[in-house]
Amino acid sequence: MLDSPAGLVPLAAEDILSLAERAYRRLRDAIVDGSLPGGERISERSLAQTLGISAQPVREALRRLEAEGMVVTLPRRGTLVAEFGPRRLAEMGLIRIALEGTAASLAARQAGAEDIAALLGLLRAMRPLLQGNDIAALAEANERFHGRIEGLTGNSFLQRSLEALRAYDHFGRLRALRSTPQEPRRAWREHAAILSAIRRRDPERAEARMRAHVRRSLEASGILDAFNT
Amino acid sequence: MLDSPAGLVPLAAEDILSLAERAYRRLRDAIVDGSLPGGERISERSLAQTLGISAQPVREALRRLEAEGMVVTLPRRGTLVAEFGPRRLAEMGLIRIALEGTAASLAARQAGAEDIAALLGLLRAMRPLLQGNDIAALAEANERFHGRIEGLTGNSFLQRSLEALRAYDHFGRLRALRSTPQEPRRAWREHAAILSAIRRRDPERAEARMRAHVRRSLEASGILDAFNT
DNA sequence: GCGACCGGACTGCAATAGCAGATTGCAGAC
DNA sequence: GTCTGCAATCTGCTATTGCAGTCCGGTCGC
Repeated sequence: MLDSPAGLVPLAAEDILSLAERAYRRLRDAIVDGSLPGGERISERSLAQTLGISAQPVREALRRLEAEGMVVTLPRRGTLVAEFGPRRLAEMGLIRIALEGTAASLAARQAGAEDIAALLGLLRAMRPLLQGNDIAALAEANERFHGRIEGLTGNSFLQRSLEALRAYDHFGRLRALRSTPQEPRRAWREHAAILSAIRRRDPERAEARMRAHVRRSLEASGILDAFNT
Repeated sequence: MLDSPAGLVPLAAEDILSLAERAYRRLRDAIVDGSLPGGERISERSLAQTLGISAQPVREALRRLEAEGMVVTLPRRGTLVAEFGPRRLAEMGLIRIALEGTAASLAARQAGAEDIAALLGLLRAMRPLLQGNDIAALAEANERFHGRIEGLTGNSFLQRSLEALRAYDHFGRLRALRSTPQEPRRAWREHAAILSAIRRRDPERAEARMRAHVRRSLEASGILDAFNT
């Protein structure tokens, strides 16, 4: 075997995304940020044309979006962007509370020492951000922390579901962090508490704390108002 | 409008399922019952041939199964049936506990009077089954009850996810009902308790009771043993 | 004028063909 | 015997074409 030249690292498979995957992300983002408003009719063919690809990957992306509730297609008639009002967003929020809780529980059950070290590192890295007010950086660090926890469950179904759910309140989260100046610190403390439960291998506590954290965060951004909780 | 001859009922949209949908169910069932064992390599082409359809719907079915964690595909290399040992089944069980709980919570929030009446009807219909020991009928009534609750959340994401999860422990549930003679009565009482919470529009209680019910049911069938709960 | 009808222009769905990575095995060089 | 490189043959992925429902607008019969 060749001894590999320094600085040459194996290619990540994530660099090359399929057209279907890229179409999916593009569409999801467009729906989330409102450039594809609810009720908008979209056809596989025309979409394919505007994206410069064939209809098949577009179709694949649409089916996936349909499974995630962002699009609804009436057979042989057309597919349109789903309308999700505050009610729908609140529903998705409740689902996210539940799934993030389960993720935390699983993480507490099967986290290795190095996983916990990595989480600690992420938590520490968030600390300096509390001083400034770079909301975008905070949000990203936030998502990285949650994403890491979900990742170490090793459950692809859970990960995929949560990724889809996150799209729903991506903007709500920014709002939450901005809403009150003490929100970032509060979130940080809650993250620390969750991590300590994971560290102690305490699934029940980790789940409860995660649920409380996500719920409170959603409430802070007003997403759960539709259920006047 | 023509007055329709007696016994002639409008066609249900479910009669005409797309090939992709049929392929999906076929494959899912085959995986669940073990005729497609874990690790088995499956190729779009050969599968299409054996099913007598083209590769496109097969591919669609596979992508969906992948999203549900029953299949894993390595890009440009192949796709194979996922191995899910007891651990994986237990994980899915935990997720199901969470989602069924959320479904019950949502149901309690937005159930109409007629929905509750329908649930009461289902519950009453299950009662005589407690006398006999037709396990299959009991299981079906069981699923109908749960399915109705999920249905009246009106959340397609939730419904679809739960349908996928149910496939995982379909057989485990039969085992649970058979395991102990008192299990069906116990399940019935728990169902009644859940329904009463929904009826009183008490989301928290409905969620808690549903979670406890599903958890206990999963424990009875040994699915959660992998986490020595 | 009014309603049934019919043809074109959509739609999602499926079939077919071909592309480019990935694997395997064999032939040849050393 | 071991390694290298090529080629056949897999794979998933994408493009193209065509099919069959569905909708819509004009037209014909009354």
